[in-house]
Amino acid sequence: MHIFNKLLNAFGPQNWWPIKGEYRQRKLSEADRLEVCIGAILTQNTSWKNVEQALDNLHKYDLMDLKKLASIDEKKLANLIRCSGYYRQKAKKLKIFAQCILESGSLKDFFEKKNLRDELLSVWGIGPETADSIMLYAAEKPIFVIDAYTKRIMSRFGVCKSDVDYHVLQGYFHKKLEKNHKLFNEYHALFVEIAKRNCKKVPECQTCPLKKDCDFAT
DNA sequence: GGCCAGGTGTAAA
DNA sequence: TTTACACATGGC
Repeated sequence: MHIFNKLLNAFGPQNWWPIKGEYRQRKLSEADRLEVCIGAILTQNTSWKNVEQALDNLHKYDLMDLKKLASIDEKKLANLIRCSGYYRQKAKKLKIFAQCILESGSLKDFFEKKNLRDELLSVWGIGPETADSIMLYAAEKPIFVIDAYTKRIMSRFGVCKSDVDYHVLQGYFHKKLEKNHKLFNEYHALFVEIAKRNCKKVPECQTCPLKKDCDFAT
């Protein structure tokens, strides 16, 4: 059995971004997509728990809106997202992002651009992981997101070193997997889940084809 | 009190 | 091209 199915059987669907638990039930709205983009920036090197409160604040002050984000005072914005850490930098990033999207018209227009990934990477504050998170979870393009968890897990499986180059590991997934954004979404979430647990507790892991190369059970 | 969390930009070697 | 460092709060 493919390791993806093993993980899926063991942990069940994770229902990650955009809206927990609702992902399969409806098409994403523009507001959903914007929230994903904002979350992707706020969660840079920060636990999701810290980000949730910041997102709540943005909702509370009706700031889940490109024009409002683009025009709000940067210090006010920083204060509202303080709990997500690096708050001065992230306030600046959110404003630059919003202004940049507005130059294209709407999020929808921006997502239709030819070289979307390069466009995203050219925005100050958006690096490979944030760009790919936006591509996969907001624009629903089949791009595999590599993060600290993914690197850790794959290095424990013996596929790569823990400091593997982002695009090298991404290339590995793109080569091995069918290019399907729902699969990439779920797969990445499952990896994070397994990284947070002790692999020994998962019966399926005992027959995992990668087990002999995996020191995760020790 | 120390370490880490769904990274990125900048500067210097 | 690689490495070091700043950015910053909250949870355990």
